[in-house]
Amino acid sequence: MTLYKHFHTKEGLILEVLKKSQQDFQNWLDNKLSSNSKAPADKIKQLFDFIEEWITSPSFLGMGFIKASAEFPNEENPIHQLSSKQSREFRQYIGKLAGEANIKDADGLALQLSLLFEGAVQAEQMKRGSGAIKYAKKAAKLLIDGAINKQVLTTDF
Amino acid sequence: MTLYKHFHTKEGLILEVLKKSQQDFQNWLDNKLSSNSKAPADKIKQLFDFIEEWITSPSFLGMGFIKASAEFPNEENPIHQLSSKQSREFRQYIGKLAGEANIKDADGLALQLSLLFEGAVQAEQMKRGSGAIKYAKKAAKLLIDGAINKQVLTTDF
DNA sequence: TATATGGTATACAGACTTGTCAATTATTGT
DNA sequence: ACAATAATTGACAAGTCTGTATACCATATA
Repeated sequence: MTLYKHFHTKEGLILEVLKKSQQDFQNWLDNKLSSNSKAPADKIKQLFDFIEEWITSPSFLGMGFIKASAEFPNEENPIHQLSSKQSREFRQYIGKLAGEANIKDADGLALQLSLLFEGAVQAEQMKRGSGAIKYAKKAAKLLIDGAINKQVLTTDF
Repeated sequence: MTLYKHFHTKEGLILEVLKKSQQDFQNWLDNKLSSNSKAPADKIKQLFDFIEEWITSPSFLGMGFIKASAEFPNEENPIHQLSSKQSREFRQYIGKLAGEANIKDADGLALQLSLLFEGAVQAEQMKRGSGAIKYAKKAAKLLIDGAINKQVLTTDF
């Protein structure tokens, strides 16, 4: 009854839980990134270190918007739409970091990194302690270095 | 009644559907790879071309084991366990291709490619026509080339 | 202390899920 | 054509899910 008083419907409750947990994650990550490093180019390189910390933490229970979009696969569903929006916003957040690091195809790199991220979360949801994030991190470093080199080359000549 | 006669329980039905669709996918992919190319090093490079063809096909409805593992998150659940096994087997399939292509850390590359793959499928399930697979493909090529160069360097000197 | 506000507990309603049972109807092999 | 086997249908049962209604209890404020 108390739940229904506050959220009215189950869908409303789920939407609020999704919003809250995404805010918490974003705030946590943003805090880590802004307090621990200085140069924009360092931030994007540190991104997967913090993601690893988050995924391997014992309290990790998966990514809200990934679980929700799987449980509500219909694209018309409000929960699915919020999940999709959160996924897009997180990708844009990475894109902003890449842009500040002066990477040429910032959005392209952001999409690739988000694929690694979502893949690693998926792997971890499928098997706790999979270690997939370690390899996602290596791949991310390679992709980031590739994108940075491209940026350096095209601006130097 | 006919369904219950054949599969006894809903869980049994789901397990059979998962097995069948995975077999179909593996057979389709294996056929593509064995008929269209020759050298092992070419096969692994072609992998994401075929995956793109599969994901962008109008009949694509998502990846069974990804959806199932999300819907049955408990690791004790037989459906979850089958999903996990299928994910692992597909990764090993990629690893076999990488091994035949004489890539040094074949399993590591396979894991990275499977992260890109699962991330792209996830993205496509979240938003049909997302185009994520195009960027996954680019990232895959970069990772594969990186792994091949490493193999070349370490065997040449 | 009285009153209002919000939390808790129990019962219930209607729809849906996962099957089961039994009667009827199709299909197949001989 | 006949018998066996399999598929279809509709009724039902037990349990779950989502939500409502109501009565009761705790807390805060005047």
